[in-house]
Amino acid sequence: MAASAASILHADLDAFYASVEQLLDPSLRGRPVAVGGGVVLAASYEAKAFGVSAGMAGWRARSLCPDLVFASGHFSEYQRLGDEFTEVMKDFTPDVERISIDEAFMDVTGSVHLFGSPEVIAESLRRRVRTELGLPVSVGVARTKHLAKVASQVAKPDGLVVVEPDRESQFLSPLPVGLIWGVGPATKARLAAQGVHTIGQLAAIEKKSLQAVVGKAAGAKLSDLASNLDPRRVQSGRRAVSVGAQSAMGRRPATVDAAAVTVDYLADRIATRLRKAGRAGRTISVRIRFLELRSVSRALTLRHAVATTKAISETALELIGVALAENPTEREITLVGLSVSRLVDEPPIQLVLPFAPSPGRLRAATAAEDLRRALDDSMDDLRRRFGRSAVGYAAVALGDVSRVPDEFRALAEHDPEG
DNA sequence: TCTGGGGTCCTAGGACCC
DNA sequence: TCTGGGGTCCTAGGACCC
Repeated sequence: MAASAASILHADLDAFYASVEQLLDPSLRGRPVAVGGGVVLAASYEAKAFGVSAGMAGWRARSLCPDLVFASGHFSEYQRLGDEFTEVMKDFTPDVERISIDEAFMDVTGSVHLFGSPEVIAESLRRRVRTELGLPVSVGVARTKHLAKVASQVAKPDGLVVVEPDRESQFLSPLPVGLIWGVGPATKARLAAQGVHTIGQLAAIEKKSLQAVVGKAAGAKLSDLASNLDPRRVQSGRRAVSVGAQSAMGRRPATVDAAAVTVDYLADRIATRLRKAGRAGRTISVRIRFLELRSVSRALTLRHAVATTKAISETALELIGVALAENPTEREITLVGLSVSRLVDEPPIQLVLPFAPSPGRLRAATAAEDLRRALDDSMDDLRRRFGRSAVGYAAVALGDVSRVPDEFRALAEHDPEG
């Protein structure tokens, strides 16, 4: 059940990475700025005015905006300011749900007697983020998460929009369907084919006929959102469902050997994060991208959850072998991705149980995993004390297989309590 | 000269069990 | 004597989000 008053806030830092660059280097203020190089990771509003947007190839952005300044990413500053942003919100309520580094929901139902109305809280939040962090932030205030999110998008840049409960339909009706969370290019095209362009038009359609167009679950969700039925609550401390990593590799021959160094690197990153979070996973998935963006995936669910680098990399390499054998006409690969899911919590200390009542092979396997775990734990410890590059598996330490800095990768991690 | 990296959720079909 | 239905788990692929 959603609260009956408009007490959910969605706060979204404006053009976050680009704004940080403008904060750090005053000469960039007022100028079109892009963060990234080969790909635009973020564009300042001055750059957006030229049509530059996140995800765009760098050469294309430059051609749209010849005066575009490319700023090298200050990744650790993004992390720090993103964390501080969350801390400011937590000064108003513990009920904060972080969506990404620059975006979060908060439910201030229990805070109004301390800090004033939701609108007043939103104004205080914006003021504090501006003065203490030096960053512009847009905030939407509404009765549901969906409405608050749409409101913050409408408020951009650097604005505040409050949707009162009696104005919800009026507010949503003229807006394009693309503003709805979950409507991307594919859904938008299907809706457009039905002559549906605004949320008002969407709300007028029967749920059943909508489901026929976009599928059962998506249709039901879309229908509810368009009609202001959104039962989702703000959830602080959500746990990750999967942990993964991927790496674009240029063009490599489609062989297990060519992928092995990258797989070791990715497995090391994933396993380290799992152990740090005290978690382990049963399902190992791999994704391979071939030329022309065709990609395939393979997955295997193990009997026991694992969190060691070796267990993940070995399984991943076997799966890659299968995937390559089943796609013999593909001669080159351009990306390898790994992911571990079906996560479980792990006790902080793993006990080796020599008399565990398991059949021979299984016992041998778990004993081997225990040994690997002991090795990984001591490696984690060395890295904590002497730095990440101090020690590692040979292949991982040798090859500089990643073209993206680890600090950047970390920005996108969704582990709220990681 | 083709777009990086880390995530969530849904669907369809098969295996297997009752 | 070959056919019903439901549930769970798993895999592969796709859409979407930041």
